[in-house]
Amino acid sequence: MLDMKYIRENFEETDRRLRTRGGESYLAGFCELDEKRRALLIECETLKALRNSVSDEIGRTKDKSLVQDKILEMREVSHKIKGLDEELNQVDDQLHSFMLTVPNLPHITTPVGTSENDNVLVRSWGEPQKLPFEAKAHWDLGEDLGILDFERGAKITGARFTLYRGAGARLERALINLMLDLHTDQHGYQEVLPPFMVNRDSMTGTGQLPKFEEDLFKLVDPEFFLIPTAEVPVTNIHRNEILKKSDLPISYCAYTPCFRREAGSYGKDTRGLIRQHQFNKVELVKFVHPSESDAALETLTGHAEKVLQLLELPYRVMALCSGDIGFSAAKTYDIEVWLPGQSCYREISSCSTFGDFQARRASIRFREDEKGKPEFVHTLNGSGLAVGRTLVAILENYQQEDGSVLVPTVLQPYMGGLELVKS
RNA sequence: GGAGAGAUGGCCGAGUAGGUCGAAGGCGCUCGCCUGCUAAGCGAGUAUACUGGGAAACCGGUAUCCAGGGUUCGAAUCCCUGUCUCUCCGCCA
Repeated sequence: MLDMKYIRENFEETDRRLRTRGGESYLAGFCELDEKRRALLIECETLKALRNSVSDEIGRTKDKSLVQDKILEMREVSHKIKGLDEELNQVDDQLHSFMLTVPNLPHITTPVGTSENDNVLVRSWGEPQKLPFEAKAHWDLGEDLGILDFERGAKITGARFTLYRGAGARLERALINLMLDLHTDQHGYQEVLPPFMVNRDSMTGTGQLPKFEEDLFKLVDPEFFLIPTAEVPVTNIHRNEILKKSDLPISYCAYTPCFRREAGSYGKDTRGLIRQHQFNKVELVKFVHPSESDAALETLTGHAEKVLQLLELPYRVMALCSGDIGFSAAKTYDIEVWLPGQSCYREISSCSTFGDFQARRASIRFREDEKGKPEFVHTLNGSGLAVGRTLVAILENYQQEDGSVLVPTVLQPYMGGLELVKS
């Protein structure tokens, strides 16, 4: 959520920066609603002040017969207050709902642009290798090796669900462990294992709700949502808390499955593991002092990159443009891994800073000093990495001409010493 | 699933025949004093949000004693609903 006071005082600038997300004005009607609310508030609170002082006087008067007229008068006032309160609540709700649908302001360093074509290459690592034979896509490799069973996944549940078997299942688990070990042992994150279902408040806190409910899997009774990313439960760990300055920065990493409806992506990536309704991810989440967030995005992105470097998978880092960043994000780096089977780079991690946008929604604050006013922290997160897509990258990059797949050296200890996956 | 108990400020914990309660007391914390050091002691302060005025320091108003509704001139206190927590029984990994 954006700071309403800031919008009020910097309307033109805010509106202009928001428009870089894609044309439309996100603030139409804000000023009217805001002014209406404050006018009602003043009227209502003035009456309440009157009622409070007169009621106080009534309370102090022992002989109630002396204040009968005041009681009657206050009965009127209370009636009026009730009406105003209702009206005020309505306007408040309207304004609040409105604010929840306004996206974050793009960071000043976020490139302005309208689509992914305007994303900016930041750096690349490793050489996209040319295999000396015709590269297979991972879905063929996986099926031929008997480690990915798409048909049975579909039978058990439906499209975009996959059954992993044998070395495939173990490879997924090995990757999860490698990532968690790296981030906890080398990068200073605390591992957490959060609930995989969350309530509406948590989803609202990080920005998935109210605008993107159709992207989520939902349980009806009780109303819970399956998490689309560990970002949601982990960021909400500190919802409605005031942290100590000395607590910051807080760094968590978490393995969770992620559940996404993928509504609107019919026909896209229908083969293989790229776009699943359920996939595994190791997520990095940081809560930092506002002055640290820009630097923290760089280091967090570096932590995600490190996984690919250890696995020796070529990748590039893209700065997303204003038209391509997510609703809650101020700035995002996508890490894209090279997939020889499809001769393209595919997103394997998305690292974002949210500034105080999520912190304001979820009320996550800290004090600069003991007596200071609470201020909002800045939140960041990034995939470190999407596990299924990492497995895809390994299959495609480490494939041999005979269809077997080498196990990256760093993963071998996690695979019981296995060096080659073959059928 | 059955039975019962509870939810008050950073924490503990008073407060239920409605008014002087934003809320006693204690702990913790901050500042000052005092004190060979430490400890103890003394004094002051110590919630949040919104909002009005002000350049600011600051001053004022409103709301908040789990949440939402109701009764009343007036609710932490009374009534209704919901949520959560705890204990016991049953069931279960």
